Amino acid sequence: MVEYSSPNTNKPLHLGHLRNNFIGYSTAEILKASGYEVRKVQIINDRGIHICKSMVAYEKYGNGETPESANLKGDHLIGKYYVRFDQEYKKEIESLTANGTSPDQAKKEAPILVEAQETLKKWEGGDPETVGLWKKMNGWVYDGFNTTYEKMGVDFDKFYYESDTYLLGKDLIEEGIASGVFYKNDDGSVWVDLESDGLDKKLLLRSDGTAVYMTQDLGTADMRHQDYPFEKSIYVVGNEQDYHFKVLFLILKKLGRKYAEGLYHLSYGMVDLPSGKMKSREGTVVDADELIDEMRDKAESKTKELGKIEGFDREQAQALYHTLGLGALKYYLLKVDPKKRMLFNPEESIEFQGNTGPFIQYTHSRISAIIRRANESDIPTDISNNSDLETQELELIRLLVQYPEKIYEAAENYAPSVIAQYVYDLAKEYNRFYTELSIFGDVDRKITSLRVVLSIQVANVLKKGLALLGVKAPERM
RNA sequence: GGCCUCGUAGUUCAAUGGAUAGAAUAGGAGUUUCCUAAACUCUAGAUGCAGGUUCGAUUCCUGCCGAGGCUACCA
Repeated sequence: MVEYSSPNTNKPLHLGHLRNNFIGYSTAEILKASGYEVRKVQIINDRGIHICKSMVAYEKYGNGETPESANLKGDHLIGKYYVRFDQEYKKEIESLTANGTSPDQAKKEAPILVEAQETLKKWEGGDPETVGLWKKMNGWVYDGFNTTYEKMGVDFDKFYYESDTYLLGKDLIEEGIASGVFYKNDDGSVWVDLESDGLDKKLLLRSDGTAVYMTQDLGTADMRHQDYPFEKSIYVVGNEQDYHFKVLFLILKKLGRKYAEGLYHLSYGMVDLPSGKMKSREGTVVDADELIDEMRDKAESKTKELGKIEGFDREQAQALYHTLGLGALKYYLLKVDPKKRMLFNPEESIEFQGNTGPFIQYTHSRISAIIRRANESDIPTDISNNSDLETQELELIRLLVQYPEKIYEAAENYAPSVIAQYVYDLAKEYNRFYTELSIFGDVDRKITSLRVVLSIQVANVLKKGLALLGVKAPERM
């Protein structure tokens, strides 16, 4: 099981989510290719104080606006109100502190925050009006997300929602207390002491009896294992949660869950901007939809400039621009080791030349032209009698046979970057071969056959390798 | 403060203890009567600092310097 994406429903997806989604999707594909039966799931964070913040801001300032009336994708509309909340909140804190309230107190007492907390209580109490608004707003967000997922080319077998799972895990608390793994404080709160494992004490149940994030994740893990009795379960979640997952897995082991051995946190680094970290509340994010559209446009202008797609109708051309723009973006985010933090410079990051998605796609297109020509001229594919191979041919064969072990390596390490590096090396080597040796030119027919067969094999592996990254390989570009 | 990551050409990335530390990009010089020049060739350029382990260290260990993260009865 691979869990990835798992967004909050209070703002649109951004560059960080793109990295998450691409890593998750690709890892799932790589595991499939290495023989696993894979389920892709996500757990949507659709409840909590942050959601209530958007709801409050919408009620106060929304004037009944809808995605249609605002001509905005639903997720962007909600994101607007989330930002608005933060602006108002800051204003209130300022005026409170100006009137002599201490900053700490002001942060707690700002009326708009209090209102959000009340909204959360109403939601938890099942207040029909609050729940109705929540459903309506989340529905808009899901519509927006679905559009983005489709654009990104990712999919899921099952969606989990925190509004369904946030009460889970309490049974596990009882179980843990009974077996002595957890203990209860005088105030009624429940803790686990992991100090003997080099970690801290961790709260699992508040003194008022309500669950926390960890409790919920414990319960969700059990539930998912019942839904799909997995051998391995991969959580694709950012590295700021390293500690959380360390604790989660350890607790599950202590509770004697056998499946805990197969749990893995695929921890990936943040995507930084030259200006530093992205902060959605402050609006300093690279929006996923905008970025994809920008890349598409860039692919369009580049393609038109080169003028190589004569005969394409409008639909084919549009599909190609999307394939190329998205290919550039995916490859860019996947070629880096997932564990590492990476820098995204909007001005110059994503190119179509050099070690890029389009370079590999271009190589595939080049080979496709060769294959078309070979089919027309009826080149035999019998290559049994070749003996003296050129170094460029040997080098290609050497790379081709590595493909299976690269899949294995990528699967072992949950590292799509292994595949990305490999297809790049193969494409680069093929381009050398292509430039330095003639396929149809002044050569023996047997040699032509050999080189055509080699080309076909390279095209196959490039196409399959790119597919593992979620990147399409066009036949012309 | 404690814990966890990470420091490699100007820049963005490679390199599971092994040979001369690879690419791309930016810079310089070239390649198109010939299969797609989104390509190819040549050139110059890097392991934060100080120790240690080892026949051998970008990789393992220690210290320092620098960057980021975690350290909520938030999720």
